[in-house]
Amino acid sequence: MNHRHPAPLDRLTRPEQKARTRQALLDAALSLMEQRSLSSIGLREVTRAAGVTPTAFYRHFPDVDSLGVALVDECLGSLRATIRTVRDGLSSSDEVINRSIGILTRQVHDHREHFRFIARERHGGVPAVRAAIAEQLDLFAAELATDLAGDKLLGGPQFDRWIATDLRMVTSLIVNHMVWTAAALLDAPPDSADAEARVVDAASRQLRLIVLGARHWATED
Amino acid sequence: MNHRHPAPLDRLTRPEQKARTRQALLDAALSLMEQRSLSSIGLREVTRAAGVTPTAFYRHFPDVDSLGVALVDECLGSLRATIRTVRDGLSSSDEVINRSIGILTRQVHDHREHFRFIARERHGGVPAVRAAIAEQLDLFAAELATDLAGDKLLGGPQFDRWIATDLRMVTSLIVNHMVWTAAALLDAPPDSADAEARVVDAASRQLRLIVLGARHWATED
DNA sequence: TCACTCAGTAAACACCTGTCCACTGAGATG
DNA sequence: CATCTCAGTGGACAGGTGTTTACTGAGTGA
Repeated sequence: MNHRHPAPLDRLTRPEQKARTRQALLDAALSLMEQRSLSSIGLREVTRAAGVTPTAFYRHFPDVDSLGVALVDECLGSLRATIRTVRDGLSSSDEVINRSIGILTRQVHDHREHFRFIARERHGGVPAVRAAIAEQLDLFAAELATDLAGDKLLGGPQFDRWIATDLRMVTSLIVNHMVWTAAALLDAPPDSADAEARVVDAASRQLRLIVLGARHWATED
Repeated sequence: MNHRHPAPLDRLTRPEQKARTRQALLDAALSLMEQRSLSSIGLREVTRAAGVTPTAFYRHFPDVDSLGVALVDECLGSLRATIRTVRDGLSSSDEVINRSIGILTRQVHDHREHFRFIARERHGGVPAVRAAIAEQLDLFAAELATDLAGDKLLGGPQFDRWIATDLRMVTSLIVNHMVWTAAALLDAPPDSADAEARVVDAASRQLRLIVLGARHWATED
């Protein structure tokens, strides 16, 4: 037996409880941001939606902007992990493109609020949040670049012979296209499956066009 | 001679004066939005920066959101006119791509606040503003499509033989790339010409890759 | 068991917000 | 000239804001 207090049954341990209300604050802010932007939501508003006192907020974040930075980590950090695991399971084929868009669509459906937040605050009014998002997206582009150089994907273009700047050029284009596609999916009315299908179709064609351009890139210059 | 009052010399006519303060409100809001987002700036804040009474605001707009919609028209409406005149003066050549990026860079320098506003509010917290921006960007894509189909530009791809949906697919990609490039230029520090040069270089390559993909598009499918 | 830590509470603070109201006075009209 | 219009004024209203200060009381460790 452990001489510490045994695992609590219905009562929560202290760091557990703290993490719980912290998460409640994050969730509350995220749901408030479905309609409005981060810099317009107030500290009191968040705490009210989370069911705690305004002053309790300061136990977790110094201000709302810092909460925003934490939200970026939650949203894009988890997404990055997901993508990494998914990408490892993919075979190299031309269908990777359609599959990628499909996976993105599914992710947007499952984590609608997360993507809304990223799209909204990417160029939003809070510098710290903008910087955090830019940093994460840069990581996306960098990881995609190493994957492409390792010929894990897309088979067609010989990315391993590309110079680094060109590789980053195309991966950042792809990442930006991903973000834009997510935003387009969010703008499409959720009730109309037809509108969403058109967005998905257009996005697939665009991504295919990009890859097609990459396939013929080496022959130029 | 006109029996109406003659043209006022130093005194302003009434609709002139009204248009003047309206413009002051628009400018004030725009300059406030360099640091913050539309939904976070207050009515009083705008009027204070414009040098008028809070209640005077209602003579021009019912609320701040409506002012935002008017701002969209001011920003993208004028830009659309500018682009149209510029595009007519361009010869069809491969240098059109670099020239386009150059023109965009210049426009961003000259109307920094306008582009910031568009990038910030494109997916921002005000639905009416989002809709207005989406509408304008759609017009951009449509006009670019007709220009490409009329083989005014880019010479290479035979856009006149493309089906409409594929044409819009590629023009919307280009327009989105344009917006993203503008945002990247704004994020780059204004004092470092080197950082800006890198953004411009990457954007040019990306646009070239897109056109390259379009050039080989017809051979597929 | 007992003292301690610290997440969350409660009240009060000065300040800012959007909107209503009656009012003024310069430009327009006949 | 007298009259009307209406952009902009100034004050007041109720209500919300971020932050401070002193406090409570459940989880914790020796």
